[in-house]
Amino acid sequence: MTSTDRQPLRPTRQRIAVTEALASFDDFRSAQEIHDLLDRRGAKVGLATVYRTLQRLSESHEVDMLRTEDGEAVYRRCSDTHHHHLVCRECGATVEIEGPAVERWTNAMAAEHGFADVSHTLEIFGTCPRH
Amino acid sequence: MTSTDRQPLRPTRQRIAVTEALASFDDFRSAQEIHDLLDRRGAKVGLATVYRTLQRLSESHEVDMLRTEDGEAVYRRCSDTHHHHLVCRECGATVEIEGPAVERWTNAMAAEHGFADVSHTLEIFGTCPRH
DNA sequence: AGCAACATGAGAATGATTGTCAACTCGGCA
DNA sequence: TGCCGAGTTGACAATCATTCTCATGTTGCT
Ligand SMILES: [Zn+2]
Ligand SMILES: [Zn+2]
Ligand SMILES: [Zn+2]
Ligand SMILES: [Zn+2]
Repeated sequence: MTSTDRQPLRPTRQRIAVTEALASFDDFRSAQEIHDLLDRRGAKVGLATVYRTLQRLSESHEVDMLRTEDGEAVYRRCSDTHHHHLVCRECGATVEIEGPAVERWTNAMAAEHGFADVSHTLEIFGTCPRH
Repeated sequence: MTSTDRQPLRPTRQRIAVTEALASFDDFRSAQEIHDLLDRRGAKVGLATVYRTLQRLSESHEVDMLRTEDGEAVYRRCSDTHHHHLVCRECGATVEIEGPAVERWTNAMAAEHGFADVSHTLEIFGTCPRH
């Protein structure tokens, strides 16, 4: 039980706009790209608010966040089950993938070395068929 | 076959110093921390050079690089075979792990979706037996 | 309505990383 | 040994994603 739990987010105009924006695309995008998207749509949301909202949403696992190979955080709406991603390095096209065997393997490895409270990150990068 | 191959690094004083520094610790450290370490040892190496050297070494897989939760790149010397890490979230203790099955799985997943030029990241975090 | 906690935004600040470029070093080779 | 072109370095500026500040606007609730 971590003590990092927070109050539920208030459904402000800005947060609704960010959530809607997230629903409108399928690839991983940076906070700035999402902010630009909102701008184009006419939704006036401050950049800092976009950052804050995405952060909170990813903390509560309502969106996926991962880091591109050059360290930039990118976000994408996600399903509610544990999964990983196959991401196109060129266009960001993403495929969610699951692998029970991998989950078992990571747990076994951790157990073998006596590690507890285990978590893991696994992302696959490549260039999709269109590139 | 990527075209990113480069000439072998010249064994300059600075590069030797960075390599020696890397040999002196076992956990993942940032470029700046390694630069500080060199400073304390009296090795005068510019920060930009430390960055450049670590970058080239990680490109050629002579050191491991991974990103901390907040996106900072950290480095560590490593064995020459492809592997992943089991990292203690409390003390940074690191265990290198290998898993042919996982390698096969990631390749299969990528192939199944027509992705080429594939790479992947996989790190396991937990608390080691001492914590 | 009225209050307190929460949320926002504009802009400044931070901080890791990269770019610039003139000076320096290395490895051949005559 | 001396010279040359390619590779390297370092001081510093520049980038650029992300965070901070804090005055002002909102929300949930009574
Ligand atoms: Zn693509
Ligand atoms: Zn998993
Ligand atoms: Zn530990
Ligand atoms: Zn692997």
